[in-house]
Amino acid sequence: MIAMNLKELAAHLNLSQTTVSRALNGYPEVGEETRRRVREAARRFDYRPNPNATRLATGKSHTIGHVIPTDRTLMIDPHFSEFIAGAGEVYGGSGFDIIMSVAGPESEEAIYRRYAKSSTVDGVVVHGPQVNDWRLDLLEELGLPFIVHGRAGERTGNYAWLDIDNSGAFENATKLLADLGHRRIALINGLEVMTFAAHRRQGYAIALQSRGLPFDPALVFSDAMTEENGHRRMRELLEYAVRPSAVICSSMLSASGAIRAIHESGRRIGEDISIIAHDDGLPFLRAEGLTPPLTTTRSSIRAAGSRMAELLLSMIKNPSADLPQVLWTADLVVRGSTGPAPSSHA
Amino acid sequence: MIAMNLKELAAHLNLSQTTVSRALNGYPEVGEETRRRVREAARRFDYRPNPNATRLATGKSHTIGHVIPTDRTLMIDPHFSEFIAGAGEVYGGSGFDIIMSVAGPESEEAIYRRYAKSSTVDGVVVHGPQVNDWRLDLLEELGLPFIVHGRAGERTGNYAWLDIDNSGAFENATKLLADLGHRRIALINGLEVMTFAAHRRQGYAIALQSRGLPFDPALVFSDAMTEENGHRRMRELLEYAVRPSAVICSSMLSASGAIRAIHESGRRIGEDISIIAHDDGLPFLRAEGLTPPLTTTRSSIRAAGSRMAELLLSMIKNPSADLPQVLWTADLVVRGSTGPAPSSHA
DNA sequence: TCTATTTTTCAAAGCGCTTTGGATACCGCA
DNA sequence: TGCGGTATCCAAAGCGCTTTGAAAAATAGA
Repeated sequence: MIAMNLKELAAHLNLSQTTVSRALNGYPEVGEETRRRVREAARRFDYRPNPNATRLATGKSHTIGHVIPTDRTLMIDPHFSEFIAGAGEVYGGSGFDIIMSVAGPESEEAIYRRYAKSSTVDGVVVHGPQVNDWRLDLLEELGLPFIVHGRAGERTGNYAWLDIDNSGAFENATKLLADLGHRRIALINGLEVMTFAAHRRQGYAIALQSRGLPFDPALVFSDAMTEENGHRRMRELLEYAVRPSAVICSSMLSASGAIRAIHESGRRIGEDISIIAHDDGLPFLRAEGLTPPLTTTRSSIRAAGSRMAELLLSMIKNPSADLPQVLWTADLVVRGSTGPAPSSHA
Repeated sequence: MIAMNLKELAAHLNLSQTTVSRALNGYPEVGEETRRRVREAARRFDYRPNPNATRLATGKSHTIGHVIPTDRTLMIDPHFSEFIAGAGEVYGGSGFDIIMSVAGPESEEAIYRRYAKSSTVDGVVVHGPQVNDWRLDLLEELGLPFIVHGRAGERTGNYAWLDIDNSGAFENATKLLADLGHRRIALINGLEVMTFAAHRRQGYAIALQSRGLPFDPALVFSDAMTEENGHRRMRELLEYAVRPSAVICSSMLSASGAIRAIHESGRRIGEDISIIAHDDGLPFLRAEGLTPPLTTTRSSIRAAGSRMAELLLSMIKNPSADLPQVLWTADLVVRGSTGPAPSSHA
């Protein structure tokens, strides 16, 4: 089953390659009847243009690049595949491919330069932006369309991004706890070089202030979001002379560890200790599946992947349009893991 | 910073494109001095051949395809990105790209056919093989080099694969427990349409038989490997009139849920209930990080990714060589979560 | 009826690389 | 001196597609 090419198809139809190509690509300068015939034949012979030839001729690669920083991979890891699953569906539907490069052997910067220079990709998605992220400047310099999943910190420039309102989400979560009477609320955050984590801390601080609660650095941790770190930090918190009665975790992973620590200490969730986690919608660790089900700030990372793919594709299609800047609010879903603060003499 | 192409580079050097191309690609028919000059100039101008042109001219894409079946994605999900992280490093080092297609809009079969027809990829990695997997036949028919992560069930054909000895691993795990005096050992397995899960069940059954223990279907579950399922199944087990005193989980995810259920029931791990999990080395959920640290059958999925990438690349380079068939044994790492069976009147 | 338009179609020139089939120059050796 | 070899290098033909610039055909305007 060797592939048929344009030339052969054109020969079969007694038409020129030009006409066939145009008919297939929807150009206006071709007769209706002819177009029909061409389409029909293409279908019958299952003709598909050789993408490499198309790429060479057009300079468009029909490919989106994703660079996985290998050092930070641990962080974005499980979230990353969820994101791709969402984005991938959109790309696939538009005939785009995803190419994935793992930084490490080749440096992240080198990869972007290669992308740009050899038009390997039409655009890239930037994952895990940090507060001060050089990648955005680089990509801008290279003229490569890009969209950031999240936001860079201070950056003033105009760039495309989709982010969730991390600050608002954690502000709401903190307020919920404060309003339940909790006075010592801990935050088991992700690494605060990442903007999302920095924003969450901000929201947390804002809420504390608005409720007249002190910001106690001893109650705030910033680590990679793993089960183990969640467990370790929760354990530390439980050993404090004056224990927090509530904790907010930046991910279901660290929450899972925190829950384990709470169990081990013989305390009950939602009664002795309240807990809220941010839920990205990881399918293998569902907040609803816990007992009690977890109160969460929720936003589907998969949906973000889909939406960002759409946005990037339209940026590529229409380069002169305004750069999209999308902020999603995260839902605060109250479930059983949050309850009134135990009486203070507990 | 527009890319310099072969023609320009050749002009600069007062050489023909032929010679420059050959010099760069290491062909013998070019003088040493000339080659040096060419290399030097290429470096100076940071020349990089346009991959699309190369692809078109050679028909080789320098790309490996990975198809993510969207329906099964939940399963391979967190493991998948680990795998890619490992494979990606190898690909990157050899100048190969990874392209990823999410099945869904386009069917899985259609994607493979497209891959083959338009030489989009030089080879593919098949993930999550099922006992009876049509993909292998398809790929063989299409003549696309492929390597399977795992094995198909009954398939007699000769194909490339890398798998771990799932049967042996679970046999060892079960024997360990039996030898500690456990008589009722449960298995919280993955979906047994997947070969890895079927093999694990086999190993479990073999061990039971060798130790003269009955195979009780009520002690064996087969579900997607999520935290929630692990929790649910463990809970069920704990409600049995005659409870199992030990359980083996097919993944750290389900183990995590099982542990939660054990905690909730007020039992102690390694004393009241022993637990062993299979550990793929997911960085966000480490067996060593639990308390007590988990006894596991361990094999790094990331290492598998790297090795399989190497194998596939060499298959592509040397298509006539024998197809690699690699079986890794999983380590049985004994830690604190396994202990002697509690006295039977417990 | 004949010219001016508009439609429809085509031949040919790239896109940037590899590769085939010669040239050309250089060497040793008879 | 002349000839077969060998070491270097090159012009040109693809790879399969898009796109430009024109021609041919069909339609309209007068």
